[in-house]
Amino acid sequence: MPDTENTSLLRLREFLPYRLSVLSNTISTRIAALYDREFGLSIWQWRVMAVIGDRPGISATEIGQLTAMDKVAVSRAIAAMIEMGYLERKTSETDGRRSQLFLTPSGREVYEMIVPMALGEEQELSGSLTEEERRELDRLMVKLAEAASPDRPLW
Amino acid sequence: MPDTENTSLLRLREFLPYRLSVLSNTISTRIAALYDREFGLSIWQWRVMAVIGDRPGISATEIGQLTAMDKVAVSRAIAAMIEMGYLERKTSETDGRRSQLFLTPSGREVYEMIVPMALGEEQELSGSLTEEERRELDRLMVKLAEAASPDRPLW
DNA sequence: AACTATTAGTTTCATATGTAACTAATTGAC
DNA sequence: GTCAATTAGTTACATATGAAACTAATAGTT
Repeated sequence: MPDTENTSLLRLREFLPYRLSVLSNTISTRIAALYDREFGLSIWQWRVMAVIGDRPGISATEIGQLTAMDKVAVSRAIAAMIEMGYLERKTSETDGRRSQLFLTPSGREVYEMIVPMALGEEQELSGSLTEEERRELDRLMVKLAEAASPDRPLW
Repeated sequence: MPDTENTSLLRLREFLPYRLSVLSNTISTRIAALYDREFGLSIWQWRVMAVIGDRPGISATEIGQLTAMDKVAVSRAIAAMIEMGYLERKTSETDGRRSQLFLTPSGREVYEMIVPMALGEEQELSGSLTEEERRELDRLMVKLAEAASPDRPLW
């Protein structure tokens, strides 16, 4: 399938939003398959677990803010992991609407196993870049994020 | 919500796959809203249209290869745009399974309107980078894409 | 030519996801 | 204290999506 004779103004494969999307989906799909296979967790569930492991007692709303997930997705991920026995929910004593979330021992076990895998995955990925390239990528992504949503800073 | 006291090994917000995903989703959602509002096209439909506008007569399978969409998604996008009167399908004379896809005049009209918008969107985005930064980003994305799927080259 | 394997594309079905409506608790105004 | 407005989180519903089964055509083997 040759494409050298192409003179159109818009070539999808050179189009930044498209390329970012394909790259991100490729990576996410790969990681999702790994977590699902090993632990039966979706990528959303894993993200929620990652945040709770990092900040025990956090609320659902805060998780949503930290992960850029919407509150329905957070709620479902939490419900599923409580069902699986990985999470525990307490109602905040100072605010009865708020829940405080914690890993159960079994949840923490999964968390401790999955963290090195996640880091390994990232290593495989960003290990293909030099230290300087990583810093540069970081910088470029921040610039893009700002250009994409000038209003609310993402990071 | 302070996060300076955080000592965990894995901080989601510094995790490359996660950051790429958030960035890409932010951009895609924004663009999707634009195309939907202006033309009633989903982002998948628009991608299919972009490829057909660029390569009239292309088949559904080839579109899938070029856009990294799966064949079901391609099939549905095509069906919807035929329904809308934007696409036309002929059966290949040399292979009765294969379809050949073309923009109708009305489809081409939309295409001609949407291309500058798409380029404008990209301009807004990658216009936040210098020429050199764009080249660098390009290079880094290619490296990441290779690291993410060493087997089949994406670009 | 007949028979199997492969390919293009569609349909079906089960699951995932987002929007909006909802419940319950809290806050603030009076 | 009471009532409207806000906030946390869940549920319901409608749509999107992906995997697998399916149909139709072609290619390859004998």
